[in-house]
Amino acid sequence: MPLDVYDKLMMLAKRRGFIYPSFEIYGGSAGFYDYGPLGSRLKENIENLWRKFYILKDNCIEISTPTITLYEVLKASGHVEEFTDLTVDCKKCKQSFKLEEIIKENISIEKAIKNNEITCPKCKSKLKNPYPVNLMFSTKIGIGQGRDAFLRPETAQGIFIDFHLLYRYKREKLPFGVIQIGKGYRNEVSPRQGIIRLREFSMAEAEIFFDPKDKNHSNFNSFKDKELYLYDNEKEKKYSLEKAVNDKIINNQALAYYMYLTQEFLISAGVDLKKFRFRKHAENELAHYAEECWDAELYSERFGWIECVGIADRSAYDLNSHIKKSGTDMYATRKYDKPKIVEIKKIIPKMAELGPLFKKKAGEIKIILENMEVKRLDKILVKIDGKTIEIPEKCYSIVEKKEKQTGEKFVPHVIEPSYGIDRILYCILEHNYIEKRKKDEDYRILKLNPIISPIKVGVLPLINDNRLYKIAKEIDFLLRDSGIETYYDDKGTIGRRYARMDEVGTPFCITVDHDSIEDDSVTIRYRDSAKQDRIKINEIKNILKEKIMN
RNA sequence: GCGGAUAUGAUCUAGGGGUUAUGAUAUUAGCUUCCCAAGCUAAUUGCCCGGGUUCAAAUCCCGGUAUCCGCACCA
Repeated sequence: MPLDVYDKLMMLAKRRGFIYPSFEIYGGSAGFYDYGPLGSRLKENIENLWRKFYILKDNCIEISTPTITLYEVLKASGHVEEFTDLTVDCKKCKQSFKLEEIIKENISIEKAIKNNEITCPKCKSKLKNPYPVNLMFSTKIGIGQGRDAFLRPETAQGIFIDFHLLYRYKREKLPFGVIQIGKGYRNEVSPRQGIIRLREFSMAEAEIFFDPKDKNHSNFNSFKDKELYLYDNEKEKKYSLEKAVNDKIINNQALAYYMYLTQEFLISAGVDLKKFRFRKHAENELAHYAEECWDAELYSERFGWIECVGIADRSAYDLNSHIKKSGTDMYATRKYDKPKIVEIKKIIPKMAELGPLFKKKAGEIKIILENMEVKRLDKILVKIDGKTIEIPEKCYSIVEKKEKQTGEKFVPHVIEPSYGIDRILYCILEHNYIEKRKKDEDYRILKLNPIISPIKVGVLPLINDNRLYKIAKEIDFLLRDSGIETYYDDKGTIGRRYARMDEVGTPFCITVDHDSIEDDSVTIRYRDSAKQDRIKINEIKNILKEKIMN
């Protein structure tokens, strides 16, 4: 079988220090890869380019929170329920089921397994060997009776649970965006696609907090005529931001704007526009927290369209959950022009009654009651852990009073662009991998955008001559000293050295020859065209800086 | 997780129950070389892991791991 691009690329990546399989000397483990010297630089360059888009262009703030996350956080966010389920396969119907959905009521999962009482809801045959689909890695904080925790499946929760602090930091004004770049962990059932599906992976996430009544974006008008590459599950089509929002293809300005920002980022990072598109999630595809979601997909020859960025409208889901579970005030305020005097009815919980009746859940119920709008005076219903409970009348009293209100409280909505850095990195490599024949030999070039190339310039003395070495080494030091990554190489023929640089995506080479001794000039050679120019040594730095920034 | 296939230096590969495991590429050192993987000389690196059969296993058998292809799962 001939090698495909993936094979060739992964071979190159391993040989030249981009990507290595992790733990290889002990047999390796699926879903883990090391970034080698060049891979680490490339990844960091991609992340820093991303920061430019979010911190500089969009004025977001960045935070950094632990990867080990307390059980309670992920319980509140819904991840505990959503990520751990016993699953069982029916060989006849070739379908999988979540165990808790198909066993009879009143029978515990343990009992059902023990007594072999699991039946397929379709064909009624007995099912065996349930296995847990637990996508979170669990751990404990502290020894002995430690607290339960998980390695985070996304960086987003770290941002949500700091919302009240960040809202104050931003002087209580919406909208604002918070970003975090870091590792996330998912114990994938079967990671078999190299760096595309990792168990430990890097993500860059932004959470933009909005007033739900105003999901417009201040940058929208500047870009409203720009075009987005959309795909409606049938065909690809270009829409301007404005038209997409007006035609309700995209729900709001903010979502459309962040899609545009994503598109721009990916293009500057070196993604091939022909292998790029946005696809809207169908209703049944949406994650448990999402209201609307667009994926930026990148095309790979082996894997087809890969979801590399998800831009989701998470509405108020997460903040609501954390308000409810933690009792923290995570509301934002919409100020009135003039303060209002209003008569309000408020529920005052009677804890003396609530406590004995509901025990552990009483605290949570108290918070819900206090924040409840009292409309009619019939029943007070509270939804907790998915069940609706009626609160008896003796547990609360209702008071009417006048209050001066300066504004109204609301839970902000969140738009979340979430980027899989490793997937993007792979696609960039694949999109920029060029293979040619040169003198009957395979010739490989990585046409990486200079801004993300791990090495910006190769510094090469043309031939074996100490005078040339000396000049080349001075240039090499000068460039590194001014922040340009270089690679000095004086071994072998010049052609071989150019080839080596081309293969790892170095966009420029500076070659020092005998004329350099006489007139302080060198050759600059361009990777993509193999063309050369003659430039002065004292111009190198500025010329390179300019070319790298473009 | 289930079924099938595969596993030899960094890469591609030949071979194969018994002395020193093949070739190419790459890499390193030297010679040569004034602009695109040239040439010459030398050097470096290997039978996936564990167990069994055998006087002897890289080779045969079993198990594990990884990779690939289906199925399932997942984003």
